[in-house]
Amino acid sequence: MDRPAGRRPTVKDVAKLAGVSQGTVSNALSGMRGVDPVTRQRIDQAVAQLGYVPNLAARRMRTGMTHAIAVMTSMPAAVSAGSSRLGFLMEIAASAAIHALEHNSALVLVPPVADPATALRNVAMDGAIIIEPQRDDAFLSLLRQRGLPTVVIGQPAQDDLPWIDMHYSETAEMLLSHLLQQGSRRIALIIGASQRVSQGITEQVYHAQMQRFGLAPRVIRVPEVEGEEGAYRVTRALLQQDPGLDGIFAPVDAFASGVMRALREEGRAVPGEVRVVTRYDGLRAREERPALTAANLHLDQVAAMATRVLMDLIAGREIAHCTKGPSPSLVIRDSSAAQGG
Amino acid sequence: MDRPAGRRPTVKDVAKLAGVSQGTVSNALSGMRGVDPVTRQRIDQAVAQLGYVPNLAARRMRTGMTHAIAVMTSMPAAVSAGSSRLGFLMEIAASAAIHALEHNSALVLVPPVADPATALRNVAMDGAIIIEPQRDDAFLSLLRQRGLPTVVIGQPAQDDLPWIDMHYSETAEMLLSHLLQQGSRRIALIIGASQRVSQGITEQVYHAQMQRFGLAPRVIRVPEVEGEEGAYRVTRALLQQDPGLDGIFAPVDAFASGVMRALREEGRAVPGEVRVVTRYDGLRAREERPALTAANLHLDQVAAMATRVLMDLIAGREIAHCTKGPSPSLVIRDSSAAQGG
DNA sequence: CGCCTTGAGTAAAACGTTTTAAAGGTCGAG
DNA sequence: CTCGACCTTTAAAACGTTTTACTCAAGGCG
Repeated sequence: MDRPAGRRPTVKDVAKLAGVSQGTVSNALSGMRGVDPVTRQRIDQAVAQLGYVPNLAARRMRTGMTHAIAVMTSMPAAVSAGSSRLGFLMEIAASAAIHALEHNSALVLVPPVADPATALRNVAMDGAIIIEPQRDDAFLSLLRQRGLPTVVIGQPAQDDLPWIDMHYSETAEMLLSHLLQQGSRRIALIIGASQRVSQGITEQVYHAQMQRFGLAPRVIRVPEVEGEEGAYRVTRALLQQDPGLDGIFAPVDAFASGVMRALREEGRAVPGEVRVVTRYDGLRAREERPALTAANLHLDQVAAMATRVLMDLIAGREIAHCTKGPSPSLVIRDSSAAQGG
Repeated sequence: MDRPAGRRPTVKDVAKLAGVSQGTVSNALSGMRGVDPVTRQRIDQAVAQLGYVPNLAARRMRTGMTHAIAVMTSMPAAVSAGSSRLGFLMEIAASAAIHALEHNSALVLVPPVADPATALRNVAMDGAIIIEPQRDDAFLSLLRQRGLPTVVIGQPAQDDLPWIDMHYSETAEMLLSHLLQQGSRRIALIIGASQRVSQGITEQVYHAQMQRFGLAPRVIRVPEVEGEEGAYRVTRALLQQDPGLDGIFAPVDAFASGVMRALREEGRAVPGEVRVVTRYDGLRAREERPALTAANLHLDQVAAMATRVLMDLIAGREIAHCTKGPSPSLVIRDSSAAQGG
């Protein structure tokens, strides 16, 4: 592994040492064209001797393939980020990283930032996984503009992009049914104000359920950027306005944290007086006291599916327009137990 | 934004439309050399009209800069990965992604995999952040071999690499002092069997503390690959062998989970009979019942520092060989309260 | 006026691969 | 023996940037 002083060895060096042309070296290393076994061996030896490592940038430029995919979300930092509470994105990223690697691709992490345009400016990728985009999502329109293969986790608003179905309505039904079954009758829905498909569907399911049981619906919208604090404020107001409230469905986990704080400060027992459920079973749900009942969304499996579909898309293989993700499962915790406790 | 049918517009197209040479376009866009304001405007207009986006691969090949950094760890999956429990790596990755972006770089996530060599084969980067490498770390030697700038989070075993001090001994002292203060006198240390600096230091601190208080040390090593299960097994054996045990320090959180399960199955009350503390305050620590006392390691700040140092290193700026990270803070939870409950 | 400096621009080289077009050789069928 | 088919190999082109070396014009200064 003696390299020629300073410069990294290139294909040309290998070719010279092995006594063949550059093209043959290329074919021996990564090409599919046949190379005589004895020639190949000579090349392998030269590679080993020089410690040759292909220059990825050059290879990528020539082939047009980046061998990287990105994961991104436009969910504002107030609900998705903040040191240790950005579980959703990271759970998906972790799983996607592992599966991308199996397809010889790297995973680059695009954090939720104020300016998506400059964020994507320096990121090279063959395709992207975008998590729960909103209507007119900035990331999404950039991806579309660049013509990059994209897979949506959740459900696309209007686009015809391939997507992984996360079973929004099934999830909402499951959580609401649980509240009802535990005895809640005056149930409020505290939901984000942005135009996300998940929210529209959740709201729809909520109204249907309320109607079916002859209950009065109570929907409160909180701008996502206000995060926990916003939910805290509206919940305090809500409790004073409607003291008989006995159930809260706060799908956004950051909102659920705010809800719990409001309940504590208003002196309401959970689950004794008010039962609370949220959607994503992450750090926030588990750390609350009492811990929150939530849905296990099986994000690792969802991410694995998304990665596979994206790889198929990039490779030009046939793909299903919609892939059914795993069904969510209910994780019952203390925040919704029938009797206090 | 009318592109010339199929092909993505290049610098050449922009140059032709603006009536200048390629070099001038390059200078106008990213170069530092002066360009006449009126020419620049013509170029900007051409860029907008064509919807020109620079080909990153070509730029990277020419400049040799990848504008990407990687985060990796060789911690085996049994303790670091597994759907939602790979907090440590992901907390660092999330923070690093945000800070990397501020330096116009992407963050690529290299998950812990069986074969580091092929993992790194397809990842292009300007430098890497490596988390708590062990002696003869496979990732580390690959990075070294490629001559890539590297920053260590934790403490390097023998290398002269720049590193972020995570205050191993301070952390161990803090947690052990807490156990002692809460009344524990027969304290066991359950630690990984691998050659990690953190483990060596923790063990050292443990022995010193035990000696200072005239207590008998009890160190049990568990191979990291055995994860929770391994810790479970040794703890059950330990409890039968030494029924008077009243404290367990299990720095690896996966081990702590196993410890807790063993205590439950042996019918020991926590914290009544046995107090338990772990190091990393992640999902596992908070999800346990009772929740585990742990240390807040301020990983977001650690990652921010590591990213900054790495960027300095890549840019060839002067860097400190060792950067002090934030001091850990004790997070007291039910697993170590003086009286039960 | 002559000379040097500066600023703006250009044509061409360079980066390190993969791919293309062509060439040489071997082999089997006719 | 000839022709075509096939396999291996090669020289050169191509990918899209940035950088280099150079030209040209304008302006300052002796």
